[in-house]
Amino acid sequence: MNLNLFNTLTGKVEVLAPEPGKPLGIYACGPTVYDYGHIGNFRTFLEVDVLRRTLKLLGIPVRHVMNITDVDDKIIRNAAALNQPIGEYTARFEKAFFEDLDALRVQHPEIIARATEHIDQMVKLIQRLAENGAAYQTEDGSWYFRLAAFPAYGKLSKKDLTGMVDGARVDVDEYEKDSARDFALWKAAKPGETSWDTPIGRGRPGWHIECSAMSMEYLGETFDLHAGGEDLTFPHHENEIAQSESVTHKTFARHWMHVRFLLVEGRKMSKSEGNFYTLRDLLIKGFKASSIRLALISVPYSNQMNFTVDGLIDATAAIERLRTFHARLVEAHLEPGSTELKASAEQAETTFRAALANDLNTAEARAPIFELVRMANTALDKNQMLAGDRDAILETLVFFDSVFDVMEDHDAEATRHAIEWAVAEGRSAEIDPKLMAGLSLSDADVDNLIAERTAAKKSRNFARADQIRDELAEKGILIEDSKEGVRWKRK
RNA sequence: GCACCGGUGGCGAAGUGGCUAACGCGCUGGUCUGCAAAACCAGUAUUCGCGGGUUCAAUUCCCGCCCGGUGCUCCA
Repeated sequence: MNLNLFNTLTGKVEVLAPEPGKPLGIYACGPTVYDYGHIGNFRTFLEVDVLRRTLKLLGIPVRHVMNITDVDDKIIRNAAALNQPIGEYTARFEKAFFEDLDALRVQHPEIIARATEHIDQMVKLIQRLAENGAAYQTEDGSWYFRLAAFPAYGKLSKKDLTGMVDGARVDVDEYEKDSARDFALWKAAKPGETSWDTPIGRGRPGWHIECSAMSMEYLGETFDLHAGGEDLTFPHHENEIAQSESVTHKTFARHWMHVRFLLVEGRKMSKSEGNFYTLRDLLIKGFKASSIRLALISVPYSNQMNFTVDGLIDATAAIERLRTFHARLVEAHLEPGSTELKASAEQAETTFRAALANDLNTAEARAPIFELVRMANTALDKNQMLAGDRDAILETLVFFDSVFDVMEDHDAEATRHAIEWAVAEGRSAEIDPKLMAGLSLSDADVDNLIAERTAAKKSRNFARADQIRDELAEKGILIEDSKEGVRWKRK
């Protein structure tokens, strides 16, 4: 099955397919590692994760490159304030970034490319641009891209620059540029700032050049897909196209995918609005990593989504439904054979795949899975499910989870890491007290208490049994009695 | 100001020129249960921001208005 994906460049939904015999090349803009990632950042990485998992589901091999921007103005400023080398400063946030990705079960790209490790490639690109007359050096030693050298500028963001007049917003720092809209390729070293000694002078790279240099390094001069947040369309991606195509005279990326922004509680996320969340903020407040993952990916990437605490609670309930069902299904004692439920499971899988193949419509993809859960629960209630049905349903769930990845419970681990981090950072006061109470009880402790409750129930000592259940509930542990025995879960 | 995107039940959110407008959460009633939980059943939008238009037929296409969001140089 083909993946149909909206292409920002053409404004149409088009088939995304690799060249015969080659993996599909993806370059996705990664983080600037100057702070902890917020949920807006992670929405983008999560949606790209949905993309790569869907490609795999459809049998399309992937070569996915992500950059790490580990040198820029903010990094230099913040590292200087702490009196640290920038490498030491960025290492901390890069590590945190990958811990967060792991908590959210975002698969790692095949290739991680750090800007500071590709200075040579960037310098060579700037040299080639200079040879073409598309780059020029100013008196202070900085290099700029000459927009006038690239008439197609604006084709991605659909901007017509002919009506834009120079001079309106000239940065005082950049008075030497030929045109106010020319952008920096290379920034001349300022005293005390991190810099590299290169054939084009001492300095550091501008922001856009790293993505051109590193995508070409790992994916070639033309590649299949470039992805990122919608804010990057202009100027970042537009500038990448200008730089790259001015050198190669070939199409840079054939397909462009942009993830829409999210709102938080109906408003733009911002620190001043008080609705700015890092992943870690949410984890230590007691929200589960899986809930955050499901909430963020359940709205298709192409739609603006409203991230809310209520939405997180909803996602938690939805995941509980799936996990409870899965446990019930696995435990059930079934006779051999199969019923029409088997065909329903196969149909659900087909619908699931088709929805994802249709521009990654995750909302539509979820629906047949939940419908299947309801049908299967009904059959289990009526004792009408057979072993062959179960096999088919489990298979469908495997495909579902190969993209959604919320069935298995890894949440306690992610939460524990976040708590350890908060303690180490001196932010213990922000940790939800119930979370701490729950963690004080080990799985073995819970099992022991449940055994005691079962014994109490057997001797019809319901008062004691209910007391144990209430005690556990206070620590966020819920008990479910079933035919197959007692199940429990951490809320 | 200019450009683009969106407004669907209590909430979130798909979708379609014409079958009962998915799915999740919530709520109400019932079944089951020692009581719960889980699960199931039934109910929960005669209607898709407002006003026009096109059409045999519009929530779906067109126009206007109102509201929300985003972009307009380094923010995913």
